[in-house]
Amino acid sequence: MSSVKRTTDRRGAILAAAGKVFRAHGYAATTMEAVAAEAGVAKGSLYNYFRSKQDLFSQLFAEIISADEADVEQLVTEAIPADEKLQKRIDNVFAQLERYTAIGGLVLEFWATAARQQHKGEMAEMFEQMFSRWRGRISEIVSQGVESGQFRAEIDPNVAASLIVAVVDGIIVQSILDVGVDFGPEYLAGLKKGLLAALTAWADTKPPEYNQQQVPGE
Amino acid sequence: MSSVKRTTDRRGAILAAAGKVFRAHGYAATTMEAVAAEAGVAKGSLYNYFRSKQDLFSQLFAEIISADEADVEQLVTEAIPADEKLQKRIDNVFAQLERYTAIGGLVLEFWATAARQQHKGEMAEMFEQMFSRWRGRISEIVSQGVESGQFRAEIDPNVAASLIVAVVDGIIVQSILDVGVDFGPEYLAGLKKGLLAALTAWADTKPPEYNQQQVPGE
Amino acid sequence: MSSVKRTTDRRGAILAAAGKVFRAHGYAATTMEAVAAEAGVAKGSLYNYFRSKQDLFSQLFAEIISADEADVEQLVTEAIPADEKLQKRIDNVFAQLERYTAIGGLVLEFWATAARQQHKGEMAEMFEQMFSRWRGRISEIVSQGVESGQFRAEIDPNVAASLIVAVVDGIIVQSILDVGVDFGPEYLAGLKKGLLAALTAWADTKPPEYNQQQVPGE
Amino acid sequence: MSSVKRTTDRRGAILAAAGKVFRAHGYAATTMEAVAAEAGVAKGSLYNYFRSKQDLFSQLFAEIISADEADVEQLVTEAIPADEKLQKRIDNVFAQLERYTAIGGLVLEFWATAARQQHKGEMAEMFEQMFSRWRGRISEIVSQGVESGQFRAEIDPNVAASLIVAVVDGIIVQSILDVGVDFGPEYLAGLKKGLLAALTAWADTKPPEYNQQQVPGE
DNA sequence: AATGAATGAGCCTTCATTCAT
DNA sequence: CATGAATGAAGGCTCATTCAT
Repeated sequence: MSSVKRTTDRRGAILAAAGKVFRAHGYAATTMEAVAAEAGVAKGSLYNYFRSKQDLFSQLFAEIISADEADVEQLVTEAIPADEKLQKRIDNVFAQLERYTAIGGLVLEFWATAARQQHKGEMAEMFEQMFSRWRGRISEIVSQGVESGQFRAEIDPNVAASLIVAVVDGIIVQSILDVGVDFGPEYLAGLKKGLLAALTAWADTKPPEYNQQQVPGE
Repeated sequence: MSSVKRTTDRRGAILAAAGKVFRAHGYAATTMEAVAAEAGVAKGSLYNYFRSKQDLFSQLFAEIISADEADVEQLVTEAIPADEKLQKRIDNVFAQLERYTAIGGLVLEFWATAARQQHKGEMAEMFEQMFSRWRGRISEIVSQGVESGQFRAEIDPNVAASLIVAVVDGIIVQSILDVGVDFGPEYLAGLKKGLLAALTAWADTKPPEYNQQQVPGE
Repeated sequence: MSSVKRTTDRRGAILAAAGKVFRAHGYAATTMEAVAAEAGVAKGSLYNYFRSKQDLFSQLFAEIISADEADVEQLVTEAIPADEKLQKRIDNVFAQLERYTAIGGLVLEFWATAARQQHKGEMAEMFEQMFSRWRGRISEIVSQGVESGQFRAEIDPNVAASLIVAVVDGIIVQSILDVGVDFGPEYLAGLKKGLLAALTAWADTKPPEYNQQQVPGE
Repeated sequence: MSSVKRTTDRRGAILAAAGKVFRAHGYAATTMEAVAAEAGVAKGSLYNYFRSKQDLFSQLFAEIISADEADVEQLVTEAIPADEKLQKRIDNVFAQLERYTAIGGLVLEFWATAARQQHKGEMAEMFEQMFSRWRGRISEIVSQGVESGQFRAEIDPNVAASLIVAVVDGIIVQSILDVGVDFGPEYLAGLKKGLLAALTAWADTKPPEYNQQQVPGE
C-alpha cells in the first residue's frame, strides 16, 4: 500500500543523498555531481527538483528542521511536573545526541557558507524561528514550574529558557567539534542536577568590571 | 624608538585583512584577491607570507587563539574566591562577546570548511587543545571552590567545567547566529545566579527513558 | 551508411587541434585555451576528454605512434630482397619526411618538457618501445639479407639496425632543426648507396685514443 | 696568476648553475630562483648579468657551442690520412658521448621551448652555423680522402658529410633519449667499418615509389 | 522527466621581472 | 653591484548550470 510511493520518490532520494554528502564533505566541497552519484541519478536531473545548489541545501535544511517539530511539540502538553518535563527533554537530547550532532553539523555548514549571498534573509529567518520555537517551549515549561511553585519565583522564564537552550547548544557544539568530552551518564546526571538546582536555588552575584581587547581585522 | 624597523608589517596587515574578509564572506567565498585588496597589497604578495589560502586561514586562526591565551591564564592565579573568579570570567566573556563572536565565527568557518581536506588532523588538534585549556582552567577554579567549601562537595569539577564551557559556547553560538536573544544585564545576572546556584545547591533527578529518530541521509 | 554515429567526434577534433598547436608553439607555450579555440570547443570541454594538459599530450603522442605502426609492419613480410626493403623504407621516410618531422617535433617537445615531471616512467617506456620496434624491424630485414648472402656475414644485424635507425633519426633531426640541408634526390641517392655499400663491403678500422673535455655545470 | 679571476666570476658561476639546472629540469620547469640558488646568488642578481631567462639560456648555449670549436678545428689540419681523421673524429664523439649528450639535451631543450617566441631568428642562426661548421669540417676531410684516392671519386663530399653528421646526431639522440642501445666497442667498431665501407665501396640503388599518410592536426 | 555533454566564469597559484634599499 | 620583497599577468583546472536529445 505504501510501497508504490518509492518508485519515483526522486526528490526524497536526492534530499537524503544531499544530507549524506553535505555532512561528509561540507557545503563548498560538495559537488552536484557527487550528490547525483550518491542519489543514483544524473547530474542534470537534480535541476528538475531543485533550482540550484543553494536551493537544494535550503530545502534539505527546512526538511530536517520540520522533522524535529512534532517530536518536541507534544512534550509541553503532557501532564507531568515541570521538572520532569525538563529532565525528559534533556534525556531526549542526549539520547539523540548523534542525531542532533548531524543536524548541528548541517547548521554550521549552512551558517558558514550558504547563509551568505542571496538567501541570507530567508535563512536567518529559518534560524530565528527554529530557536524561537525551542526557547518558547522551554519557556512554557519553566513558567509552568514557576507557577506551580516548583521553581523559584524570581526566575524570568525567558532568560532561563535562553540559558537552557544555550547549554544544550553548547553541548551539541562540543559534540560536533569532537572536542574530547565524554558525554556519559555522569555528565548527563551532572547537567540535570545543576539545572534543577539553578532553578530551585538562587545565589548572590557581583556586578562586572569591563575590559576590552582587539581581534585582528576588526 | 624601540623598533622603527617594521616600516610596514605586511604580514600583520594581511592577517588583519584576512580576518576581516573571512569573517565577512566565509572561507569558501573569500578570494585571495579580496584579501589582497583589503590588505592593500598585490595578489602575488600574499604568497610571500603564506603558502596557500589554507595556510593563511590556519595561521590567522592560530594567531587569534594564542592572543586569547594570556588573557585567561592570569585569572586562575588571582587571590580571590572561586565564585568571584567564575563571575569574573563570565563578565569577561560578556564584555568581549563581540570579540568572541568574531572568533567563534572563524571557528565555525573553520570547522565547516577548512578543517576538512588535508589539514583535518592538525586542526582538530588545535580545537581540542583550545577547549582543553578552557575546560582545564575552569575546572581548577571549581576545584578551588570545592576545596574551600564554597561549592558542594559532590560536584565533579571536570563535569562542571564542561558544562560551564558549554553554556558559554552556547551563548556565543546564539550570538553568532544572531538568533534574537537580548544579552542584556538581566541575561547576564540570570546566568551568574543560575550558575552559582547550581554549584552551591543540588537537586534530585530521574533516569532517562530513551527513544530514537532518523535524520535524512543517514 | 556504416556509422552516422559520430556526429561531431569531439575527441578527434581536440586531438587534431592539439597536434597543430603543440607543434606550432611547443608544449609549454601552448595554452589549453588555444587548443580549445583551435578545436572550436569551450575550454572546459577539453577536460571532458582529457584529464589534464599532460594527459592530452600523452594521448596525442600515443595516437601518432600507433598510427605509424601498421605502415611499417607490412614491409617485413613482403616478398622482395632485403636490399630493396631497406631502400623502400628509406624511400618511405623521405617521402614522408614532413610527416616524420612533425612526429619528431612532438618527440623532442615531449622529451624536453613533458617527459619530466610525473609521467617520466610511462613516457620513457613509450619511447623505448617505439625505438625497439623500429630497430627490431630493420634488424629482421638485415638478418634476411645476411642469410640470403646479399649482405656480408660479419655484420651484426642489431648493430647495423641501430646505426641505420640512427642515420634516419639524424636526418629527421636535421630536418626538424631546419639546418640548411637540401634533402633532394642526390641526398637520397647518396644515402641509399652508402648504406648498401656499408652492408656489402667491409673496411679496416683503428682503435681509438681517448681524450676528455668539460661541459659547464657538470 | 690566473686564480685571482675566480673571485668575482659571478657570470661564470651563474652560467654553470644554469647549465646544471636547465639540464636537470628542462627550460620551462626551471625557475630563475632555482638557478640563483644553485649559483649561490640572489634572484635579482641574475638580471645584472643576463637580460632575461631567454637571454641566459641563449648565452649558455653559445658558450657551450664555442667551447666545442677549438676541439674540432685542429683535426682538419693534422697530417694523417682522411680515413684516420674520420675514425678519430668518431672516436672523439664516442669518448665524449656523455658530454655530447649533455649538450644535445640542451639543444633539444632549446629547440623545443626557447627557440620560438622572439629569439627564433637568432637561435636558428646559431643552430645553422653549428651544423654548417660541423658539416664543413667533415666535408673537407672527405674531400681530402677523395683527392688522395682513398675514397671513391663518385662521392659528393657535401652529401657524405651531411650523412655522417646525421649518423652522429642520431646516435646522440638515441643516447639522450636513453633508448636502450648499448654503445659498446662493437657498436663503435660497426659504425667505423660501415662508414669506411660506404666511402670506399659503392652500390646500385632503385628509384623510390612514393606514398603518403596523414598526421593529426596537419 | 532523464540524461550527460557542453559551457565559461572564476579562482588559486606560479614566476619572470622590477626596484627601493 | 647585491639583495629579496613586491608585483601582476597569465594559465590550468573546477564545477554549477544549461540544453539538445
